[in-house]
Amino acid sequence: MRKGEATKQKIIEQTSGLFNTKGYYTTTLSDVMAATGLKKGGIYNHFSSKEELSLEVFRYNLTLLSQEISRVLKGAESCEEQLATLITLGLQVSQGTPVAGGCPILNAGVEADGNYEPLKEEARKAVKGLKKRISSILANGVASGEFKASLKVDELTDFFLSSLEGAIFLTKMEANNKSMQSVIGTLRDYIKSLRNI
Amino acid sequence: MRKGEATKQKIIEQTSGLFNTKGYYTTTLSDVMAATGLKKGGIYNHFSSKEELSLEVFRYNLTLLSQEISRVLKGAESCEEQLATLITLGLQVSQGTPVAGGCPILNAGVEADGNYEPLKEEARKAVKGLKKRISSILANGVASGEFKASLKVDELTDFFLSSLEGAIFLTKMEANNKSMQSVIGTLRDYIKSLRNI
DNA sequence: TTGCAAAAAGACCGATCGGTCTTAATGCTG
DNA sequence: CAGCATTAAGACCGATCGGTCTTTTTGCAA
Repeated sequence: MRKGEATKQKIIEQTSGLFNTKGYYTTTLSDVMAATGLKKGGIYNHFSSKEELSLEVFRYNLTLLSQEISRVLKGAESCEEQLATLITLGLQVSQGTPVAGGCPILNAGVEADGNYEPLKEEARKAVKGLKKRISSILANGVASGEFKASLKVDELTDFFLSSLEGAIFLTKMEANNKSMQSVIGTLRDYIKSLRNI
Repeated sequence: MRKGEATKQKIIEQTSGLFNTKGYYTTTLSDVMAATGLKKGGIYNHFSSKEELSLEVFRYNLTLLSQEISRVLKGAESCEEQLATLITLGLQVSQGTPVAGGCPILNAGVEADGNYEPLKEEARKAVKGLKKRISSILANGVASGEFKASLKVDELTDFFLSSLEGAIFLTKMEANNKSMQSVIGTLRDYIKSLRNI
């Protein structure tokens, strides 16, 4: 049983970037076989279906993202710094860190829409989680007096996340980081304007 | 030849929402047959491959979007109004107007990435086109003195488009328009701050 | 109305899909 | 090191994929 669990984890890790790049629905078992070096028997010994595998890979990619968020947030002190840190993370994500292919939530969410309800539901929950992290930073900033009391937390959370996900998408479309840099700059300035006097 | 052209156009129109909802790569010929009521012979008589059909459908959906943009922009006088109009269009798009499934550029761009290079190239060009429309509004506003001269046109264009596409994505993930409404409100306020005194 | 060309039908094709199952190899344990 | 359980291999399966081609139907024009 020991080796089995290790192999299962290895399959997930070795196909993490593959699913996020080529698509959770579109990636085939042949792709998985090529990426892992295993044959069907070795894969189906650990997963009951391709759908199960793709969902587990998505969850894995999500934890990679979540851990990265936690990691970078630790280095930030003020709420403004925390938000600036998240913005910078957007650039990292669009460049393939922590997972190749960009934001897994964006990729899975768009791809699953109208195609693959269980995955879309996972993406939905992930959006909720991201929003919670952002809104709690904003709420903390308001509570501590760092941000204006008039700041509308929920509204700003949506705006913040939209800008970042949109920038990640535009960066995916272009060969350079220009759009991302624009959003980073504009969003940083905007956040400054939220300071309490 | 007369009837042939009409049928071809009909196929494109009848599968417009299908491709944009289920995916340009993922939609199968069986889906197309079901949506049009035609059999394979009737479809391949007008298109040489599924790839060609999906590309033509994407271009069609793009012209629907482009025409809608032109239509709503006509009703706006000032540059600020034009931008506000575009923002509102984002809500329409996420609600399935002019094409079911949301923004075709977002859908095709994400789906085609790592999967379907010709379609990604089309999406790339579409992003370029959208940016041009937005930046020309901003540039006009600066030239006429309506907007601050210090306004950075290209940077703001990226920011504007990112926010909108991101909001369309978030709206796709949620059952309601809350995120879109947040972005509409925040972006409108932000645009007001661009006024020349 | 007849005849020809365009259009649509649908049988057919090989390839590949996800998935199963038997067999062989491997690894752990007594 | 013997034996059993886990793990991986790979042949095999039906379904479906995109695409082709022959046949039938349809529509237009002389």
